[in-house]
Amino acid sequence: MKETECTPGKRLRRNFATHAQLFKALSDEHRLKIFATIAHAGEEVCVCDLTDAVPLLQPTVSHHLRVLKEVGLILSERRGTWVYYQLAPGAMDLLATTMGHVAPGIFSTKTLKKAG
Amino acid sequence: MKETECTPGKRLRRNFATHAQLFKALSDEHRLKIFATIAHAGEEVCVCDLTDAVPLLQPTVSHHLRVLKEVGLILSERRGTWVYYQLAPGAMDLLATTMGHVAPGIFSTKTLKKAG
DNA sequence: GCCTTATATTGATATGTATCGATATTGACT
DNA sequence: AGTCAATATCGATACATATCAATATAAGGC
Repeated sequence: MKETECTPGKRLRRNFATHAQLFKALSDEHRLKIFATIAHAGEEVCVCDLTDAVPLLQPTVSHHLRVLKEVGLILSERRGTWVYYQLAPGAMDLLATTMGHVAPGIFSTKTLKKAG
Repeated sequence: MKETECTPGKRLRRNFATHAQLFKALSDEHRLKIFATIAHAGEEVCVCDLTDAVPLLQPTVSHHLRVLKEVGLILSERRGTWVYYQLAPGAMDLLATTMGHVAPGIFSTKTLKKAG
């Protein structure tokens, strides 16, 4: 006698490719620290400071910044010779809604503070 | 004349390796869908159902489940021939505190519902 | 015992990516 | 023009990983 049948449950029709891409941008130890540094700063951060924050050479930091930028988490502005990075306006909403889709009921956007 | 000096800012001394590992577990399209399916179910989910939810063969699904299990997001229980996966008790707290460390002030654990 | 089913593990492979060195770009200053 | 400093891009490489085929393990029914 079979104990139990498999319970089909409801299929998720959503496509998780873009959500996964966002998590992938945060899935590297150094790139995550770079992002956290920018998020904590609350203001523009010079690339040189980010290079100091991480045991990597400048081209590698530049690569990580590009990845974070491509998924819409940060943006950059050139001022003179320096380039400053800051949180993208929609970054926190992006993270919140993504978490909401992945972990329903716990991460609901309504309970999260709006990004300033 | 120099326009501005680099503003050193405060260094983050936290180690982001484990945080990055958590995001890495969610950084694959199919693995994320598997996790979301389990999270949405709110109950145990049979492996066979997860295999149906994703265009992958059984060994690959088993691999993804192991990755999710190793970072503490899910746990498994064998019942007869079947193995059932469910959210780990601390999964949502884990995600919430991790987000809180990465995105300070917006994802604060206090504003998040407790995982049942 | 044997046979079937469900899941896990192993091994091979192909693709992705983090890193660096070298070079290019951009801008400021003389 | 030239030179220096900050950042980005390119190319190569080494390492990680997603995937599958084959096999192993575990459990139930005969």
